[in-house]
Amino acid sequence: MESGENCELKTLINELTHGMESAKRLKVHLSSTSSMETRELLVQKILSSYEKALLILNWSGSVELAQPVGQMGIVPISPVSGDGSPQRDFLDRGFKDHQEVTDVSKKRKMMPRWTDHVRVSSDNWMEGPHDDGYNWRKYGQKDILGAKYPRSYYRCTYRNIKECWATKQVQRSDEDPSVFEITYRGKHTCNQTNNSIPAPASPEKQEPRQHNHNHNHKQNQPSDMLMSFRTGLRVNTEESDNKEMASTLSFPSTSYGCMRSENVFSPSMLDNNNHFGSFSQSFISPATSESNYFSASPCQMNNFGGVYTMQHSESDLTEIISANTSATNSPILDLDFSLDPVQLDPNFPFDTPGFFT
DNA sequence: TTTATTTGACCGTT
DNA sequence: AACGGTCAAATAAA
Repeated sequence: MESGENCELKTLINELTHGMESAKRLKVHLSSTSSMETRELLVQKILSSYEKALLILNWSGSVELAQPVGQMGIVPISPVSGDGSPQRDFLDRGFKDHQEVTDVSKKRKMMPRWTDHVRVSSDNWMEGPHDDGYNWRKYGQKDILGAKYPRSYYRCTYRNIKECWATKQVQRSDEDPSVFEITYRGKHTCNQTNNSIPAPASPEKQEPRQHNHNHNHKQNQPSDMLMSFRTGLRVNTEESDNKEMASTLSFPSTSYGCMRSENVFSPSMLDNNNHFGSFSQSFISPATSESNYFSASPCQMNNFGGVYTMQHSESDLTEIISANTSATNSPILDLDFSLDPVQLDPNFPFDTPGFFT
């Protein structure tokens, strides 16, 4: 993180450039017969670029937010600090020791959190949104006040085995039932160290299990998944605790998943995604590639890549924030360095189409 | 038999 | 007290 300033500057320029290019493209599209979708995509890109640029500016002044709060739990390597006892035990109800309970909830609070908005194509949505490459186990469902659909809670299947504390919540959108808001919390520590977790192609049956999933079967191979759902994926990382969020990235067509540990896609990072929406293990999809709007700035890669890979995570500092799509919001940044190291492969080739929104 | 899901209860936070 | 998140017993599926 050395040349931080330089990097930031480059990244900033990069973002602004992207924004300008997208704007130009949009201009062309406006006078042509392009689809509304294309236009919207471009608009999204423009907004996203500017949001990021703003975030970067903000970020420069808020790095200190990343204070290392000795967290445990998210660290891939040794989740336990000191005592060596499995955290999961703490969670067990049996342990109601105040101290421990407090620690746990604190820990949870500190977990990085980000949200994806996944839209499933009309013909596939019945099958459920997707498979993000991980195996999840449903542990609860709740009706949420004001929401039409219940929210489902999932945790990593390997939680007990590998002490992987990643969880996610799936909430179907009221307005657009074909959209599922998936909020991820914590990072997967299960696959990184060992590859045994592999690519279990377990059919994910997530959220919409309420609907049939007769065909839901195993189409979980990334490639399939990729194809199976098209769409708009929006990510918006948010930090829950203090600052509010922020940026929403949208991906026109994304593929979810594929982040199985070993899948290494290598390559470049999501440029934009990097700091903000990034983490999503999930959306990094190697597969699709069409056009690539991004070119990640090397800087960032180093920067972030480095960070991630390093266990900055240990400190799960802050979480990320993003600016909301609504143009009005001013992005506040609160970077989270605790992104999943694994997932963020600095080299990830982001060729997801429109990845960068 | 093992593993996953359902679902009401419990608990912490607001 | 209400709400959201998690637990865990009961149940279903593999």
